[in-house]
Amino acid sequence: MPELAEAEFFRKRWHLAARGQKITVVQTHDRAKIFRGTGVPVLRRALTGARFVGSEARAKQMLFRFNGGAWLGVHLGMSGELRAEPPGYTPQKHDHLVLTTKRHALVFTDPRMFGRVQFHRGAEPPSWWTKIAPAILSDAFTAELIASFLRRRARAPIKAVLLMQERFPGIGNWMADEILWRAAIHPARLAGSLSVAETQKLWRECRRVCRLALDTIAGRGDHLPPDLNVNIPRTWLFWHRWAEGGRCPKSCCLLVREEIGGRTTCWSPARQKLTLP
DNA sequence: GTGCTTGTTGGCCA
DNA sequence: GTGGCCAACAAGCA
Repeated sequence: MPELAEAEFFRKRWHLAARGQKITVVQTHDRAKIFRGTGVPVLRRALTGARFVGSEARAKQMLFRFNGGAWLGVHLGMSGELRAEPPGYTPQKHDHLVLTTKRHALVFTDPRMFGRVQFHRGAEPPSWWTKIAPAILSDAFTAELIASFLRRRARAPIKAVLLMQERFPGIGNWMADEILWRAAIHPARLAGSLSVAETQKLWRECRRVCRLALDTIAGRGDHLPPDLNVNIPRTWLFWHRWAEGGRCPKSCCLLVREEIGGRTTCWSPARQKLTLP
């Protein structure tokens, strides 16, 4: 599930529950693959008694900051979720990390275990965090940057290129399809074949979809929607892409699903043409 | 049983 | 060295 906006949703969920609170108990599934490359005993010792002082989401990742220079990084992989449960919560089978405060149990759960928890100690955030590519909504994400990236990846389908985190941090399968649908670009088009106007449109829709997804999924300011997706308008491709017999919300034609760039891809044949007329 | 799944990585090959 | 493709990872669901 988790792409850019979902990561922000889950970050906020922990943040609103735990800011300023002290962690009293740390529970872990020590042998979970989730902790690969991370010393679980070190993490437990450092977080027990630490105060939650801040957090940030970038791309599909989150960074939680605790006093005393302790940093907890979370990537939700394919099936990860963060929840805030009552303090007496009993960890379930797929709950790999539970941080308990006086008011809540912060739960990281992930059945498929493609997610990842990392720990860092130091005055500055860790390099695996700072090396994440410039955000799509930042000033550094320019149309020229995208144009030159598309030239470098000229022989790859544009759908596959949009999934490259080194340039499109936070874009996942559904957001990539949503962007291409709005930009009216067929997902199988080779990146190098896009016109200047199409590249510009792609860049603009990248930013627009990120902004809209963040606002509707994660909410603005301190507001957090009751659940993911509840505010997503029916006019987005999102709701129709998996449905059997799903129709394009703009053209009403039947949507097509096919594997492109190694991922199931959905598009509207009426809007997104492989060859120009 | 089969065939999917909103992600990432490493190995292979041109 | 660079870029593109694909299997593998693991569990649940229809």
